[in-house]
Amino acid sequence: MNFSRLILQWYKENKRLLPWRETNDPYRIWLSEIMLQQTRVAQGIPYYLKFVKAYPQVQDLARAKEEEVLKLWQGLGYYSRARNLHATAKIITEEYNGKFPSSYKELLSLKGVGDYTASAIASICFNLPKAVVDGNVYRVLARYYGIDLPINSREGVHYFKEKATKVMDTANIRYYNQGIMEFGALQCTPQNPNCRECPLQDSCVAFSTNSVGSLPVKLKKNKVRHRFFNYLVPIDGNKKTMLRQRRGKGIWQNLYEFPLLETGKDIEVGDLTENLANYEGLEEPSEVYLHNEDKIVHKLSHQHLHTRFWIVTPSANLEEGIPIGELHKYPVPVLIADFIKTLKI
DNA sequence: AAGCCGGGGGG
DNA sequence: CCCCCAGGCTT
Repeated sequence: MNFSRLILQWYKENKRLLPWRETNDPYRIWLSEIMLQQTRVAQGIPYYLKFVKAYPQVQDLARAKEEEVLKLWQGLGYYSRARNLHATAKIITEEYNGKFPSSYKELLSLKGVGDYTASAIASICFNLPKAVVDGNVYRVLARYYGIDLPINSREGVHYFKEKATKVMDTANIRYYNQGIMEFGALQCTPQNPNCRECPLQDSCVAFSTNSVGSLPVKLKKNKVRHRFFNYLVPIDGNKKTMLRQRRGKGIWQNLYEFPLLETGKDIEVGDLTENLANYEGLEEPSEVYLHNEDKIVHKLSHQHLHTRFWIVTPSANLEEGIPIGELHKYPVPVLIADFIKTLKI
């Protein structure tokens, strides 16, 4: 049996029952594909269910406020996905009359939809012969065909896409694409792949050359940037506090946080009070104290955020304070959400 | 071509 | 501690 036949056969016997496998509705497939970008299936499932319930149709998502969408997305990370999701829902509703386009090219033009996602929707929903190439596919092809081109080099990306297109089963593309990804996720895993019981073992180059552990090849790793965050948490006499929305570039765009003083290194309380003049309403606080003696190090894939939360008692009650009990309504990064949990009302 | 963008799970 | 996850956008 050839490669695609083996994949299809394996998929038929081993596929998981997942919520988005009960439909070919482009809206739901699109929703699942955006959520699963750089995200494990297990982590995405509860979010998918939440979104389908809150927004059964693309028009429902288009009508929502971005803040509401971000709130539902909270904790899933890569928040540009949520912002693009919302923007695309509006485009589909207003310019495509609520109906997803059925061509690869039109799908690719949508915000947040790249080659992988356009191929996935085109093949799963419209049965178009477009090969998906995600992290699973890179790994499976690299091992099975013994390809040592770096998967994140220009040549590698091009070569793997061509190879994937060459070996795909166009007649069963819908199941073949899902099959090769499922095979990578469950059988041909990054660590400890189950080669002993693998139906592709006989024809797998990496297995026969004992190079499963060294494939796929990936170029370098990114360096971690260290940042020092000091959050100023006002709590006035009415138990009200203050949030700000992050704007511009960088992490957590459009999410909320407490007023932030970012510094080049850890600071003392004296350094902090010197800066309070720049924060409206916090100029002459009656008290400032450190909430967490032990610094919190919040780890992102490319940044470590060394974080301290300072409780600031303003000299006057806040003009437009937010009751602490209402903080849960705002979309915030996990770092902030975890802190809010520790606040006693 | 390289950097940036989250959070979580597993070894 | 490391790696990787149903990638895409920006520079």
